[in-house]
Amino acid sequence: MSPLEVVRRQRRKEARPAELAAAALSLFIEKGFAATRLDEVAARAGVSKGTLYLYFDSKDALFKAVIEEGVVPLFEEFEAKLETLQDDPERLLREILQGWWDKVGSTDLGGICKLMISEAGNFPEVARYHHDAVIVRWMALLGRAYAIGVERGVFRDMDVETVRQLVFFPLLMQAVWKNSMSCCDETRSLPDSYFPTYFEMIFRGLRAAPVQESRP
Amino acid sequence: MSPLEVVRRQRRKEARPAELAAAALSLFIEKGFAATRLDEVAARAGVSKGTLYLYFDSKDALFKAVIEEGVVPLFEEFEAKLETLQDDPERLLREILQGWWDKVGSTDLGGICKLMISEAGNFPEVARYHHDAVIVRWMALLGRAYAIGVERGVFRDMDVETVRQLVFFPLLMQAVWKNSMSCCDETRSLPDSYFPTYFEMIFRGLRAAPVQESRP
DNA sequence: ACTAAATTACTGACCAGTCAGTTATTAGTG
DNA sequence: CACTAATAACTGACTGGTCAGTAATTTAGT
Repeated sequence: MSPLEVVRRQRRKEARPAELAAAALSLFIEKGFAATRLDEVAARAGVSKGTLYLYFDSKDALFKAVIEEGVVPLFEEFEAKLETLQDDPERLLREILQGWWDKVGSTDLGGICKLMISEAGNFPEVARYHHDAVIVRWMALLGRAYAIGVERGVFRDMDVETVRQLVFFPLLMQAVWKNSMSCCDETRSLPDSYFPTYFEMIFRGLRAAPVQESRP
Repeated sequence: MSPLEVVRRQRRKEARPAELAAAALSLFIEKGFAATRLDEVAARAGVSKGTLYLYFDSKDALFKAVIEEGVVPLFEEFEAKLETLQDDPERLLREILQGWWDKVGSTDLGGICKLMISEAGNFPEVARYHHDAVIVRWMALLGRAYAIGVERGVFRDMDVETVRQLVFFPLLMQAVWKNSMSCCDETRSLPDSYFPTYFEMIFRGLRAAPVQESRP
């Protein structure tokens, strides 16, 4: 019909792995790992299933690649903030959390969180890798930001593990929710007041000094 | 080998459905829905696969039954607290949250939370049912408890949706985590200080009046 | 003996993974 | 430059195993 046919076969060795991983990520997020067929992944990447197997040994290997390439490269940015914002612990913590939401939670990468939670039981080795390479590192970062605040007398001294869970879980759960329950809460977008209220609650709970509403 | 053989075939029409649902629940939690084979479910219930089909029409129907029977019957108890504890909003909210953890989050039922999050995308109708019958009802309960506190001047007046998420998500995420990442964090039990710190953080954020540490 | 509960053996769809064959690209030759 | 041989990327039909669901058969209980 169309005068110019879509090019059938292209040789683009360099681009394939990334395109396949991206296709796999979006499908894993949409349908889960088990329900995603490799024919679909290949089709979405504009390629045949055989080609997929030129670049990935197995479905499991594809899953692992999606996790690795998707999340790990983000840490430099977050960890850099630890150095530059030591003087204002509250702002440091705020920027780290907001940064996570902007770069991960609110993007496709948020889907990886839901994916790992769903599939961790079936892929212990991938889960372990993700745990060591991502979760531990992230929680250490949060804990460090909190500890700086405690050292400077800005935050109260409480159990670190508890604090970082209380601080982070509302954001994490938000990301997970968005990627699983969106069919029910029809695209319930966050209320505008979410982040202001979130930070106010958090910092009220953390601050050492009594709350001051007004400026001197 | 053993002198007394296990009874092979028993006719126990009454008990089968509950036993099968319980077996299915535990397996769904362990392995997820897709990875659970009906032969396993039947075996764990001490029965053959054919028997399973005498009581459930399909794997999907079994899934729905597990969700329905597992969670819904719990609400009477929680909602009763709303009546009896109106005079002390802080204690009311505390008891509701602690009650959820004791009866749901820390038990097998916590696994249902993880299961629904994992499978909601593949079972829109079950997800919708669960959303309407459980989530909405539960969130309304939390919102009501908070509103009572606001009416009495005990809590500050903030966005309800945000508040109940901030309050509940740390517990929910804890339950979800326990049922998916337990293979990595080898049975990381909650630190003793979790609940005291949790409630102190929460209520510091909610209270209208400045914090008072000591009694008169 | 009769019937309802339970089992066993079977079927067919589905899909991860394979491989023999096809086409694009590059290198070699005159 | 043109033409051919060699190689590397890509394709899609096929296979073998798995598992939801079914039908034929056996057994427990009355």
